[in-house]
Amino acid sequence: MLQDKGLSESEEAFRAPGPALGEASAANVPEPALAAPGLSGAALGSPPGPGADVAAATAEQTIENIKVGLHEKELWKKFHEAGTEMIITKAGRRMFPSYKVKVTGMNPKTKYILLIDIVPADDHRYKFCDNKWMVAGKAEPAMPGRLYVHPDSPATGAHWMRQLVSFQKLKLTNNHLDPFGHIILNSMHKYQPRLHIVKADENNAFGSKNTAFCTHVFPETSFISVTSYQNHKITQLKIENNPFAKGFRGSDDSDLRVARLQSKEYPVISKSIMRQRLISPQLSGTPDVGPLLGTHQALQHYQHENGAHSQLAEAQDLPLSTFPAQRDSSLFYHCLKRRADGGRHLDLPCKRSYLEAPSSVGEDHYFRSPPPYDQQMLSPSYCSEVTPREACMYSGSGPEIAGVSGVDDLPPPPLSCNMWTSVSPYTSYSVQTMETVPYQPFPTHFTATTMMPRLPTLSAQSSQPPGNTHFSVYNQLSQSQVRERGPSASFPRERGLPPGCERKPPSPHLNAANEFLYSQTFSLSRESSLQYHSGMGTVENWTDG
DNA sequence: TCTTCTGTCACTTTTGAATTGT
DNA sequence: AACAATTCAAAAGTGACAGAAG
Repeated sequence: MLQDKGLSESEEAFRAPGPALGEASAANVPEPALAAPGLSGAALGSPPGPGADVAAATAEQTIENIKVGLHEKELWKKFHEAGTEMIITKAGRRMFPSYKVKVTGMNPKTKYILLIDIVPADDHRYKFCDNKWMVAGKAEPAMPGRLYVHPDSPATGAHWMRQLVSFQKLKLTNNHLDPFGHIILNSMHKYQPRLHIVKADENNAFGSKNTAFCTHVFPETSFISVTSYQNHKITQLKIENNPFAKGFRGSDDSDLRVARLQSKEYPVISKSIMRQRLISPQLSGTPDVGPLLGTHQALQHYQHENGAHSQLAEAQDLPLSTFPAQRDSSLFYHCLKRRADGGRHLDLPCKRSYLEAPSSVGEDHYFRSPPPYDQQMLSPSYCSEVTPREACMYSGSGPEIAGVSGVDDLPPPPLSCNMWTSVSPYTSYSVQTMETVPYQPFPTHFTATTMMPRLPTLSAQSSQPPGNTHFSVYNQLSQSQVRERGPSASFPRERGLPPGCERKPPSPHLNAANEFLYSQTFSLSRESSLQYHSGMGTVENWTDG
């Protein structure tokens, strides 16, 4: 399963210069918390059935013990303090700093899937004026949610813990029709990457009654997506730290470039900017409080050792949720628990509705043309290995491609790209919006699953020190609850790929993870009682649901 | 007019095949 | 013959820039 090359991406990160590793060790990650007492590989590997509950309970303990530390935290902080920007291009652009984590506390023998999604941090659109990021209006409708699954997935806990886990090949795009599976973002919007760890043991994967997973959020990894850099400080940080930008370091020529750039650092303040400031006085670096704060009553928390807080959700009663920014320095684990009917309905206005979104002829054609690999993606029939070093974006169908979809006996598709429909594992803002205002370029069902929630506003990028902590959610999903949602509702069919971009079918693990996350979203989208959960990371804010 | 986006450029690093040496 | 080390070209990634688009 894990070929030598399959480890390469992680190894690359692991071979990173010394200081980076030092920073990683300085992250808020306790020493490895090995398997919980009583945990055994046999229990984790027990097949579903009568023992599923026991296995689930064990998994719950296990997932709780997983700690994740952000690699190059200091570098991330530098960027965060300046207001991280990430270039997005039509072809897709990597993130820098790249997302690398050190994971501990896994059961060495249990298999896990590590994946990342990127969700809106708030519902604002931004503009860079007067050397500051300012709110420029309401956010565009969220782009189709996609997941980036680590190429090594699924792999054992021992593998993940052996070295840094690098997501450096993750790419961001602003191409709504991106066929490569890159994560689609809107320019000039603020986003928050999230790491999900899903237990995917061979014998206790998503087919089991309960599936354990956890989510980790590092506030300092939030960023504003741009098509060209706005803040000269960010440009310089990128040039200084990104080896690929070495060509822009130091020389006379680059000095000239810098001089040119610096004129951009202090732009003339236009009337519109002044008007904007008057309209939005909170914009100038003041942390805007997310509109969803205060729903923490729905959350449960448990005191965790060393001041951290761990939250365990009850199986079958836990939606994935998004997290607020946190400025505390302590480590928190959040676990969100859905209230029976205490959710909030938030109908956030958008700059334009999906129906108003223009749909070009090209887009129309694109989606109506039968993709050559479309159906192939629907037959995740075998346990394929994820090709090492390949992009690991998954797009396309959901339940259809899941290993539990009942199409397992189909022959493996001759695909090579690991595209997989991404799923927003979190509830959406507004059910009404999702169900009645389809985003035209995508099938309605796709839209319904990809309307992404927005995180409560993260700490202000330029004026607030980055949080020293990250958020985690531990979850225990009821698979039966997932299944009854009906699998057909939602994934978009895979779209066409340019010639030469072959794809490999995602493994059942990955498909299952996708379905699993998707189903969470879907289940929530049908229940207006819960739209969004959030909470500030203080003990006082958390009460039993 | 202004802001944002796109394609292209010159530059770099990365990658992997081919070649050479042991 | 097998393996390791080296070389080199192609591929991929980078920010800058000019012009287009809205």
